[in-house]
Amino acid sequence: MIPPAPVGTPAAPDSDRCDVRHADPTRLAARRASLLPADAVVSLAETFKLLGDATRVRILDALSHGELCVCEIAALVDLSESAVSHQLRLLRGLRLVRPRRAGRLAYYTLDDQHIMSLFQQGLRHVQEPGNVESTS
Amino acid sequence: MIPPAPVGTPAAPDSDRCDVRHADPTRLAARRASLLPADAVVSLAETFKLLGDATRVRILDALSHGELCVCEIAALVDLSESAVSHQLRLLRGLRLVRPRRAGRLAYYTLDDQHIMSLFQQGLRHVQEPGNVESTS
DNA sequence: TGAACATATGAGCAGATGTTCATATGTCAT
DNA sequence: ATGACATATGAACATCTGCTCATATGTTCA
Repeated sequence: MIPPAPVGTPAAPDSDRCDVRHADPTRLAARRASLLPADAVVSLAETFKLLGDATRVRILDALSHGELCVCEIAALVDLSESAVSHQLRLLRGLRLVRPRRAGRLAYYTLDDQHIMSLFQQGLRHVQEPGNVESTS
Repeated sequence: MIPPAPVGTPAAPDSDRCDVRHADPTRLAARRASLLPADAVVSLAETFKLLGDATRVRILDALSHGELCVCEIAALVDLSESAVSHQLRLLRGLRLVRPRRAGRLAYYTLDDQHIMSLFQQGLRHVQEPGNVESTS
């Protein structure tokens, strides 16, 4: 994994790199202590990653006004029912949606109200002046 | 792109699919009208996608306590400065961070306070009982 | 000026992601 | 039971992503 030690590097015993030169280590140590724990970071990233796809955003947005069955969602987001089902599986995995079976239909609902707050907050960022593609 | 029209489908004139059968079209039409506009969906997804990576979450988290130069960030997230620089470029692209040059150093700051609200909100979801991997 | 340094960026590559296709499971109507 | 239907899922495949390596740009100091 590790490439053949770069020539001319006389065994630096520090795990860090440039901070030992121009920054004071104490500052970094303090910063390091206030970082989010690793598992929180991973969970957070997993959640955001799931929201980071236009198809899934559309699905969640569609569900925000009430439950829908799979084929209704497929019609609304204009995608195959198979593709939608795959995405719903992912969303189910992180408990963002919840199914309710009614005969052969499966109605899905948002399972967490936080998600809509997240959307609102996200839209607020997007609509911030200057944060859109069409920056003049 | 479109596969050879499925045999036995007698020219359905509807753009939808199964809703014309078991759901009333009016309901779907209403839903369709209340969907987010396409560009909002895309912007939203782009933003969340950027937040959907553990490395970038760590970078933003590190910056949440104040500005840091590239090599300090690299030290904190334990990654090469090149990798960090690449990620910072993406974050800059969506105006999530902003650089300040000081000689040969580049200090980065969070450029949008909404981001931290997004993190808080996201953490609230993650910490929801039952939304963690360690579900008993 | 030239060497060391901090950062930026392009190419390349391994691994992840999202869709389609085929097929499986379970439900309803006949 | 049988066929039509709604959904779920696995495999395959093209695309995207994030890292590393090499290299370019711009700064500081001698």
